[in-house]
Amino acid sequence: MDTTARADWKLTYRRDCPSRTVIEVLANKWALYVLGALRRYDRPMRFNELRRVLDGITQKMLTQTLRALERDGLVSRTVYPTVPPRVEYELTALGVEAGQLTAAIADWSVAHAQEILTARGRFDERDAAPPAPVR
Amino acid sequence: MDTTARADWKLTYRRDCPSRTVIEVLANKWALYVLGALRRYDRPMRFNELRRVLDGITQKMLTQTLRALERDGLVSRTVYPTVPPRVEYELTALGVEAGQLTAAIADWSVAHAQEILTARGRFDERDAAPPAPVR
DNA sequence: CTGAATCCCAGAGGATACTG
DNA sequence: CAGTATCCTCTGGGATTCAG
Repeated sequence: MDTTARADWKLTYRRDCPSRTVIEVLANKWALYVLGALRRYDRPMRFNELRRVLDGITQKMLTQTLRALERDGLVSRTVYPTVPPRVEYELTALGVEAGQLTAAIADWSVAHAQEILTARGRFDERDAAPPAPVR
Repeated sequence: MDTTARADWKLTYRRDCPSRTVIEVLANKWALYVLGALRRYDRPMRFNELRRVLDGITQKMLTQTLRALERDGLVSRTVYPTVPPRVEYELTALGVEAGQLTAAIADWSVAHAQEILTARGRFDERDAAPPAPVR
């Protein structure tokens, strides 16, 4: 690993740190889901297949997310000039690495969802229960 | 780890999977930064200290993010009834776990920022360079 | 010092229709 | 099938002000 990454970590939180622009691509639910799905299935996937898997994503967001990931070199896009057209998306080596990180978040969230939802419920209950009105 | 998390991973991508609400709290740049900072400094931190560290965050977003993390049981909030008021934020055990995942993303982004920014430049160049006009 | 409350708006993101 | 193009809504999030 790059040692400078660890030495200068305080810089990560500076507004002008270039890594912020990278983090902000990854810190996005759809990017996280797309990377996750591509990593889980571990094979090239077509546009509509991804769309079906990522329940609830709109075509616009899927296109947009795939473009952003392709732009950053995390996903490769291959067009087969057939008819009907066929386009396959696949993780690059870099994308596989990123996918492992985002998949870890997804896994962890699934594993702790119940626990967290319970905490959330407790918090909301306190919040929703104002101090007994003075009488 | 929870075995069901791995067995049912396809469910992660379903719209109604409860884990989605958890993922979506984590898949947020400010949450990622806050967890990262608390984990890096590894000690309770005060509101304005966090604000200074997280260059560019507004008071509103910091409050909002801390609330969300507190609600989900990832951060604890301790008020010392002194004057002036003093409030300390600290990661819970759960928050430390989540912080490791988000810090991994931050580290990775820093380590690969240059590489990714280069890819981004290449992509934008192609994009901005339409095919040479026929002559 | 640690917030809560308002105002405001650019832009994220959904729905729908059209195209090669 | 794999998009692009619009339109339109809603909210993330910044700036500012006030309060305990």
